[in-house]
Amino acid sequence: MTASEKAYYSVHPKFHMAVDCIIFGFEDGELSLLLLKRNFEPAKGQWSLMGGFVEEGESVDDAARRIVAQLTGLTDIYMRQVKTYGNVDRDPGERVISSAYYALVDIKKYDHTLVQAHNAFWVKLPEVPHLIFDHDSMVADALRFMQYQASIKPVGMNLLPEEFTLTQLQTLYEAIFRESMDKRNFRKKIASMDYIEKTGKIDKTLSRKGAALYRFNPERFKENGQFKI
Amino acid sequence: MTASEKAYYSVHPKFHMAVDCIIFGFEDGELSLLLLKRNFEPAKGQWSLMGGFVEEGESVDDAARRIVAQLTGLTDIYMRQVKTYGNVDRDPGERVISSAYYALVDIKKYDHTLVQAHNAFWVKLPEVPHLIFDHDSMVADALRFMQYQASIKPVGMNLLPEEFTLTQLQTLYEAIFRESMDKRNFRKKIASMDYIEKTGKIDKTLSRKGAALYRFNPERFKENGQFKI
DNA sequence: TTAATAAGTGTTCCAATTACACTTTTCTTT
DNA sequence: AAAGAAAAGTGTAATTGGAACACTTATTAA
Repeated sequence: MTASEKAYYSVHPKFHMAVDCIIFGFEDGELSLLLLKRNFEPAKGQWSLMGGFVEEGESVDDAARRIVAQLTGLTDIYMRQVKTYGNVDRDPGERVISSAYYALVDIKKYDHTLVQAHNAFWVKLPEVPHLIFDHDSMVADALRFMQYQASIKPVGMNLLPEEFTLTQLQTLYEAIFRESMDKRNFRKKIASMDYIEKTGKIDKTLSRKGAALYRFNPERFKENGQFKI
Repeated sequence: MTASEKAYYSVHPKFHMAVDCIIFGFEDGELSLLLLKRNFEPAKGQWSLMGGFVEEGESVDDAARRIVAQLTGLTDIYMRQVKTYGNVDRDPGERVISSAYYALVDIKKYDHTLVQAHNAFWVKLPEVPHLIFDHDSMVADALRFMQYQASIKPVGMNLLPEEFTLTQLQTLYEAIFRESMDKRNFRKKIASMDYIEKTGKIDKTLSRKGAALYRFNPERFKENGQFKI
């Protein structure tokens, strides 16, 4: 790099860069968020999203993955960037620019020890308390974006176990869109998606009759898949 | 701020923060982008988006507005954040994190002197050359996002003069979605939007018969407006 | 054996979208 | 003054996709 090139960058300020993660789970027919009841400064005692700073040599996407893994122990999680929040005073401590990411996790699979260590809790969406800084906006934006994504791409299944019943799948989408759906119409739609396939197994934990278990087949979807719900 | 709070921030690195702007215009039935043929380092001689660094005391949104104003002289422009690009090596000179914003401008109204001074040119979308760094991805993402926004909100009019004919409006949407539309169906749809109102004036520049001029009424839209195209 | 519980299954109706072609107005040219 | 050119403007029928709707089946527990 030449001297003039170096000057091109160095005359400009640098900023702390953070990520904040909106971690969605699904349980008892409701979406939940994994939130911290902060037992550390700043804003000790208040509720917040799980967040952290981007480190040297780490991409912002990688930072988001690291932050989710730190709290849940989970890697290979479905995550999407929501938006970057760059208001000067958004963090009252010092200037920090933050990118929000949402994550969809199977609520049965997280590392309980890590979550406890961070003093984190799953909170059902309707009961989410006021969060610090601009985290309320982040949650609102993430929810909206996730709903849109879930309506055009088969990403909702990331909130379910590998194998799921159609009843589970329907209650999931009812929770995502906060509206009840017609069972027959819903099943008709799913039946038209050949990438949601029967495993042949039957789940008898929820009904005497037993319900067929399905699984999402990503290869089949990549080939010719359409999704709209 | 206490010492421990200060430490909370200061152990973490800081980064250059930039914005890059995808500036859309509309002319001759085609979308265009305002691009720089760089006559300065780095990447002198190559094509790029208009960009710049976020400065101290300036929000990221404000930086984006400033950058667009610097090039076009235009303020109060419709702009939306697209996405933040945070790969470590995205700028080969030094690490820079960049938020992309798209802007919709009336291509008749920009400041020609400023544009010339920056060696910038309007390039029709199908003829956009390869751009530096990850700017090609930024353009692709911005176009997709803009198309989505334009399909659910009446933002396309930002690319037209205050007053426009229905033929202009239709060719605009045909350019945005890269598909031809049926004239009668299109006009039927627009007629159902009472916030797109006749001005009473007639434009005779494009036809012997003359075409009615319309205008977007934002107040009417706010009240009860629905938009879907 | 029967009572309880969730799983599973088709058809009709309605609304929204799509397809489709000619007339009108005005100016220019001859 | 008549004819031709060019874009503006206008309505209906057909199709499609989405919405509404209720009973039967399988199984286990009482």
